[in-house]
Amino acid sequence: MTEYHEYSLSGRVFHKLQDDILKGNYKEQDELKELTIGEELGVSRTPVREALRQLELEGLVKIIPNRGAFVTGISDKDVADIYYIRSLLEGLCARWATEHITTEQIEELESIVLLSEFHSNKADSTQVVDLDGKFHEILYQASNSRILEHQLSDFHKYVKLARATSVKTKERTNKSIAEHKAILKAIKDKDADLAEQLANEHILNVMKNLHKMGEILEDK
Amino acid sequence: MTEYHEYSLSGRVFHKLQDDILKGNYKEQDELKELTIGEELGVSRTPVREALRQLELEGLVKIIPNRGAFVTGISDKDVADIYYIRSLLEGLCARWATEHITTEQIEELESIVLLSEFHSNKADSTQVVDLDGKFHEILYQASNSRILEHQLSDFHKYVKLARATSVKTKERTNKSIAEHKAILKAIKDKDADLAEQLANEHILNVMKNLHKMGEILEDK
DNA sequence: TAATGTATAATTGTATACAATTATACATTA
DNA sequence: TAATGTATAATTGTATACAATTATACATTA
Repeated sequence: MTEYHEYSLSGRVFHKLQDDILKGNYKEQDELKELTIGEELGVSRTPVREALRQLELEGLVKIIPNRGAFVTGISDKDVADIYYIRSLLEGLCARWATEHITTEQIEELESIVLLSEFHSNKADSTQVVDLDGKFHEILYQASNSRILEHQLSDFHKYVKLARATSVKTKERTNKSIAEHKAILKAIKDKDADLAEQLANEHILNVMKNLHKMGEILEDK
Repeated sequence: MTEYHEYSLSGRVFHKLQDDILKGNYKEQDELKELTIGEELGVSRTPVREALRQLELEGLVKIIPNRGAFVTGISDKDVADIYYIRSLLEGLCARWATEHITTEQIEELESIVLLSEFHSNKADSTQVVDLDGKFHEILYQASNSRILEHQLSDFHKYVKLARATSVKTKERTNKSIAEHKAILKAIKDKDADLAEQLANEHILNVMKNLHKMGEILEDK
């Protein structure tokens, strides 16, 4: 997100721990000791402390004064809640994007949809996932609201990492691309109401698909 | 929010800076020098650094590596955007609260409404503002979603501080209390659709009132 | 045995030292 | 004068020292 995180040690520690927590590499209530983590990553306690303080603000870690930092993690219910919240906010985002989008951004979205259709028939699913992420990021920017953009980027990152395992079926991938196409058309037609509704439903559909995947996985 | 912020130096520095930024005590792009702030608050650089890293995550400060931390602040448009986002999320919150609220929480809300009506005729407006905050906080808890609660608490804190000057008129206060009453009734009646709609409109009304206040203030 | 007390180890909280980077003031040059 | 170079100061980045707090192991007591 912010440049500083790429270059400073504390930023790198932050990202590493965030990824590990969201990917489920820690158990709930695991203790994150400053010295231990520092040794694992080859840094001193200072950058680790700074990272832990940031993770606390994100709600991924709970800090008890003088006692330590403990993993909070993100439950299945949390993920579901985020999808409901996201569906509302992506709707609002599509509405605002309709009002503020630039011709350059529309062109970007069109080329993403095109590329998505091209890659959807190939085996490589990471490409399509990447393009999906880009599609939404551009919409966030087009909303012209740094608050909403910040919020949705955060949520997007969360569900992406927390559910990295949920590979999409080819059927769902194609439907998803068709939904993107419909949202883009509504935005181009300046139909804010429709854009909002379609974006809203799009996220709910993504969530429903996750549920189905979960049930399939549980059945095994 | 979290206990640790009350007791540690870095937590206190974090709160002080957050309050100052939200209250507009800094100008946009003001530089926050670690040593200077440390001297002002009588602490070393370490707690200041930790606080600045947290504020960066909240979006109130922008850190440029090796150069410094600069105030981002929160504009009038940001506040307006937050109200739109909040109106959607408070609606969702009221819906979920309808499904999950406990009898104790209903009783708390009822006593808050009662107290609000009692104090609304008095001169002391801080009481009513406090009760308003409590009403919403209980709804957040009743939603049974730590994600939504966390989100709404943050937004609530933001607009409260950023607009602390906007004193309410007695007319708006009474309408606001009536709206709380209606939301509570819908929740008690288990009418989730109505609760959502009323909570939604309630926040939009609060915002509209702020706009009116702004116009009045600008006219002077 | 179970409960309590106590010394020691482990850990966090904070300040500070040193290195690395950037900003500033001033000199030099065309 | 305007542009560039350079020494110095200011500032951030990181590691570490020391103090304060908490956890642990073990002894003592009823």
